[in-house]
Amino acid sequence: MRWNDLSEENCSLARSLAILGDRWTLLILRDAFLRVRRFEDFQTRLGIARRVLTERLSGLVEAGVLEKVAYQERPLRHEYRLTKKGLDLYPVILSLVHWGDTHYAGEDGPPVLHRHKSCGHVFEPVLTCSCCAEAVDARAVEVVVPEPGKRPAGSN
Amino acid sequence: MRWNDLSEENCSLARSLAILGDRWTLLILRDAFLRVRRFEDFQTRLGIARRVLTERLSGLVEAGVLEKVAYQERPLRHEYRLTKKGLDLYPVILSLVHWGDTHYAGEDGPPVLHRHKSCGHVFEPVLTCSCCAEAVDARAVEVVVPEPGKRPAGSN
DNA sequence: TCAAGTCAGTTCACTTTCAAGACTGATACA
DNA sequence: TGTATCAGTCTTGAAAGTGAACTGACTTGA
Repeated sequence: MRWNDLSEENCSLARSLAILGDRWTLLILRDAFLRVRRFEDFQTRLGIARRVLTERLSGLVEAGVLEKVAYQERPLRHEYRLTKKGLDLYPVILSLVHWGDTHYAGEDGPPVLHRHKSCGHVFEPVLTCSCCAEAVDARAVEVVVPEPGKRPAGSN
Repeated sequence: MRWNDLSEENCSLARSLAILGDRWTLLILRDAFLRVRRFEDFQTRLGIARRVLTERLSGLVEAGVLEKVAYQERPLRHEYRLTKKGLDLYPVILSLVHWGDTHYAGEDGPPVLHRHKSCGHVFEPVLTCSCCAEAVDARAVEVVVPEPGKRPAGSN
């Protein structure tokens, strides 16, 4: 299968990965969540080849994950900011970070901690059910293929 | 930066991506969560090049995400199963699926729904704070670099 | 006014990885 | 004996990535 065919698969994971599933994109987005916004800053922080960075950034803009905003004229310069769609990726990033923390943290614990501003505490992300608020894991979930005509607009 | 240097970065996301961050691995794991276990089944379902599949599966085994278990002798045949470490990736997969559902579902809604067995309802995954159980998003979180000596064993 | 610096790319010459399909070897089944 | 299954390996051309130098539109400082 070619990579570009992935976005045509009828699978939400495949469609997400068509945008995010290469070696650099999620690292770029990690930095974007850390408020990195400029080409040169991404490049120095990541050590990514400039051509690849150009391609990834414009791919993300095209996908609506980042937007290119002029921050000065003369010379015209742009920066890349997360859109709403990009901000929606936070659970993905945080889950990945948490998995890394759990399985690869050394003796001194994870490299960074996350503090929840509204309650003030350092926390770990927990994935829960929107319906009963319990934590969910793989074994607690069943996949349901919806009937074609029936739109699950209200979600339950 | 070379790809192999990534696992030496002091960043949990980079370390996670050193294992998961290529074009195929998360798709392989999606199928693993759908109880696909055999080489031939992965290959047919994904349309992945056989050599790449071989490499990815053995990489995942080496990383401890999958384990290779003999399911018959004569001829000796193995299957690949998610380990605990692999099952821990469920939030990552589910978050990616949910992002795809949110932004790429067509008129008929997302291609599959998820039912929480214990409450019986179709649900959406919500990332919450382990401390106050509120939903968290990017703006509600502050990154804290822990002091070197101080181990955050108790987590808050 | 001239040199140096900044920023956001582009170009080029390579190296690495991937895709597609044929092939292999152990065994079962008819 | 011939075909099928399974889990790979091998080969070859195509695609993507790497690193370093280069470009162009400015700004800054001497």
